[in-house]
Amino acid sequence: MRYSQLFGKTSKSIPSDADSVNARLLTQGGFIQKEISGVYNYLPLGLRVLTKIQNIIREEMDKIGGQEILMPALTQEESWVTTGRHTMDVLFHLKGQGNTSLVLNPTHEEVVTPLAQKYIFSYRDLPFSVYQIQNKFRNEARAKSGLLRGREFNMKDLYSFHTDENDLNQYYEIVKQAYFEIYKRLGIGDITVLTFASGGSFSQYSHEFQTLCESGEDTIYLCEKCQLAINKEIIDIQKTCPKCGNDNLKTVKAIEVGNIFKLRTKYSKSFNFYYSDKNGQEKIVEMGCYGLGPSRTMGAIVESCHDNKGIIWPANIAPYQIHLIGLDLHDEKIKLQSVDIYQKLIEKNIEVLYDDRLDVTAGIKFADADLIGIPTRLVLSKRSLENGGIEIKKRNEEKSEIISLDFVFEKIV
RNA sequence: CGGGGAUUGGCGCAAUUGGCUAGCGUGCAGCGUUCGGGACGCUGAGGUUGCAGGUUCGAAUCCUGUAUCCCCGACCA
Repeated sequence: MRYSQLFGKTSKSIPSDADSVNARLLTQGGFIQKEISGVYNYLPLGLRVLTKIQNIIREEMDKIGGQEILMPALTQEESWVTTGRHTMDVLFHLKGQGNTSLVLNPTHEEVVTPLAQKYIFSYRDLPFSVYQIQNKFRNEARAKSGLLRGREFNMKDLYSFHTDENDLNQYYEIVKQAYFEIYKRLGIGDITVLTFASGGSFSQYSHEFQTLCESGEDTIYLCEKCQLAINKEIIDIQKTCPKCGNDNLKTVKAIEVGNIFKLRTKYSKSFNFYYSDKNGQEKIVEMGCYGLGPSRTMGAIVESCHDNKGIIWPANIAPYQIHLIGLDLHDEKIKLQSVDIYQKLIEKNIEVLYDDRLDVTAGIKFADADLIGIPTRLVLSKRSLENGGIEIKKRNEEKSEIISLDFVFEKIV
């Protein structure tokens, strides 16, 4: 991609309404643009990052047998009345043709349970799991912190269905491991911990994944002896580790980036979702649900991975792998050489953003590269050529080096 | 949902107690000089000051209503 053609521009000034690091840097870098409070447009750079996060999640869900589907955001309110959750305060209500009552779904138990019920009748059909990656709607009383708490946000939600609790428990552990793998691949594995979840009606059956971060909304207690983490809300008073008894828990701030629940039979009961066992007896279906929000995770990654110049993307989710800067491009020879490198990178399927602008100074190009945060920066200029080739520098390192043009591709791959 | 602050060219801001043709920076367009860490000069385009009423000789400024954004809190399967 040529920078001169890219839709979305960087901005030197801080947006007046950016209330968090992720909102500020993502907006200034041209990744996202706010539409209304808690709702964002994704520009090409932002969509590339979001898509990469989604694809990593997708691969890990597929590995554990999740089958991808897509459910509608817009559905009848009726199912919500069935479960009694139609009074939920974050639910968006609207009217359709003929004055029908509709909702924009904030989560999909009310959709997936009746859907599964249309195909699942026997123990032979169980267990199975489906997931989707889709936008959710929650009418938050107060949207805030950029991508961290939105009114429309992207979510991966996996639902599993089982013959009995034991089978649910086994799958729950499999999903837990898949989540660890996802955070690892997203580049935040070492700062993301499993915690006993707060609140909710199934607290003893749920866990959260929390990314440690100063700007996080949640406070959790970390036991450094046994690596256990607990959300502040559930042990606010005793402050002792329920596993090893350690009473010296460390208090840290964190952002919730995933949440897994054993729903058990809460929803299958509401919808009368039964199956026939081996003996032809009717049994209730056990369910689990597992959420992981790509958009919120993207925000959390920016909160954790940045410096005073801009974003520092983990390589797996960076919008491009190489940020190629051409300087002295008025010199026709240098221009041709940089275009040549750009095209060779494309031929080798290396994602490259090529800053081909003729009318801006080197300083602007460097500042933009730091802001956008692509892992590897290449600079081709009169100076670099005089010094023997092209300069290579990692976004997260200070030093740079000159490498011969003949070796540049080996160095990158 | 309670309390507070804000809204002025694309973006960031200014405009004494109501008073000249609403300014500045940045960005944008053109010309020239620059050219490795957000260079400089000149020229130019771009605003019925969120919206709707009201007070006044005169409103960005005062009053009423309304919308939106942000903050604090409550809330957050």
